[in-house]
Amino acid sequence: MAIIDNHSMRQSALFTKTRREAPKDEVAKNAQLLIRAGFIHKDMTGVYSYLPLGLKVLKKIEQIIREEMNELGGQELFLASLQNKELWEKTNRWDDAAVDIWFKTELKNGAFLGLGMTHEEPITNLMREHIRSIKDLPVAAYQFQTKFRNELRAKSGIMRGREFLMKDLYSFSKNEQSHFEFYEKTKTAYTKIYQRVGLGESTFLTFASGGIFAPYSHEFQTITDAGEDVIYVSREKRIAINKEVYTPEVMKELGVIAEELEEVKSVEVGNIFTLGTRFSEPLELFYNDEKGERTPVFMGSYGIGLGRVMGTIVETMSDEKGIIWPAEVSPFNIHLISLDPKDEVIRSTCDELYNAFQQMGKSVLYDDRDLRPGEKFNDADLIGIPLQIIVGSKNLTNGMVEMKERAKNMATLVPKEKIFATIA
RNA sequence: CGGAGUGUGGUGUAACGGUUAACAUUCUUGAUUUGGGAUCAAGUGACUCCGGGUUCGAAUCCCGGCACUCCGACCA
Repeated sequence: MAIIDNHSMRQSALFTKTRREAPKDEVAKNAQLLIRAGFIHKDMTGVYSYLPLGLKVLKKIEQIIREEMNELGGQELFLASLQNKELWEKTNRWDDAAVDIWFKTELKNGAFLGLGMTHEEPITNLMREHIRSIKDLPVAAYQFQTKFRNELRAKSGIMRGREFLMKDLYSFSKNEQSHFEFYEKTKTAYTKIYQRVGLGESTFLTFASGGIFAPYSHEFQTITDAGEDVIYVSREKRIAINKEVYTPEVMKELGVIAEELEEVKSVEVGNIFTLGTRFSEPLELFYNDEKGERTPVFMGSYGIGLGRVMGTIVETMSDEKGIIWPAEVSPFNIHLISLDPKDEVIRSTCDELYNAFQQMGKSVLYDDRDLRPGEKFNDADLIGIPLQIIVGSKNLTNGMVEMKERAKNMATLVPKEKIFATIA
C-alpha cells in the first residue's frame, strides 16, 4: 500500500480525456480543473472518484504525510469503516442529536452500524488490549482511511465531500506533559508536510478553540478565497487566529495586536487537537502508573484531509490555462511532448529521452499521440506537470530540445545531450 | 435543515404551446495539415431527469418526486 508509484507512461495509453469545458454544475475551481484535466470524476454531490492522474497526486500527498508521520514515530494501521454503535453510545456520540453527520446502516438482524466519520472510539477501544502499563506509553498510531460524513451541504468540489480520504493520527500519552511534548512535535511535522506539498507559503498555524483539556487546538489554514473559514493572520509572525476565538484576550496571550492582523478567508487543511481523557475514561483505556495506580491515558488526535489538500493546491496554484502542480505532488516529474510522432528522428529522440529520464529515476508522461501541437500544448498546460520537455523538428534540426517550466511562460532551448544534466 | 435557481446527445448551449428537437464541440471514417484545440467531407450519438395533469398538440404550462448548483444555518 505504501509503494510510491513512479511509473512512466505513454499518453496514448492514458484512458482519461481532457475536455475544453467544465460541467455546468461544477462551480468550484478545483473540481472544474481536475475534471477538465481528467484527474477526478464526480459521482454525485460530495462524492468524487479518483482517476489515474488524480490518484497519483493523492498517493504523492499520502506518501509525504506518511514519511512525516513515521518520522514522528507514528505507526501505520488500518481501522475498519464499519463501526460499533455500543462504542459510540459510551461516549455519547451515537445519537443524532449529538452528532448529526452519521451515515448509519442496518444489519440483516436489525442491529445498527455506523460508517466511520472519525476513529477515536474504535482506536481507543482497540488500544485497551495493548496499553496496560506505563511502559507501553507513549504510542502514536495513524491511518489513511475513507471517512463518511453526512454533510448537510457538501460543496467546494473535493474540498468538502461526504466521502473523503483522511490521515488521522492518535497519540496516547501517560500524562498531560508527555502529551504536549508530542503535540509540539506534530506542529513541526505538519509544517513540513505543507511545505513539501507546496502550500508552505500560504499556510499558517492557526489558534482555535481547544476544548476542555487545552487552551487551544491548532489548525493549519491555507489562505484562499475558496475557503470557508475566516482567520486573522500575521504573515510576519506566521501565525493566525481563527475568527471563532478572535478576542482581545487571545491576542494578548499570543502577543499580537489587531493592527498587525489581516482578515482573510482560508481553508483548514489540517488540525491537531488535545483530546485529554475525553475518550479514554468512558471507554476505559487505563494504564497502571509507577505506583500501580489505574490512570486514564491522555490522548490527542491529528487530522489531514488529503482531498482537501489536493483541492487547495489546485485552488492556489493554477492559471487560466490549467493546473500548476508543485514538484513533489505532480503526477509525473516530466511531461515529454513529441510534436510529430510520425517523424522518425523526433520519434527516436523522444523514445531515447523517455528511457533515459526513467533511468534517472524520473517519472515521465510521454505525449506520443498523433495530434496537432496546439492540442498537446493545451493538454499539457491543463494537466500541469511542472516541467515540459518539447521535441519538435524546428529545434531538433539544430540539436536542441525545449525545456519549459509550467509555472513560467518562458521556454529555454537546451542542447539535446545536455538535457539530462540540466534537469538532474 | 430554511431560502433561491437549474434539469435538452458524452460536454457546452438553442428551440413563440405547433414539421423529423437545432448549433458547437467530442467521437468514427477519409482528405489535407503539423510550434498553441487549423481546414474540408461524410457519419454515430436524445423517448428533452422521472411520474402525473392541462391541451387537438408539451422540451415549453401546472402538480408531485428526484438530481444538481448557489446563499444561509450546521461542521466531532
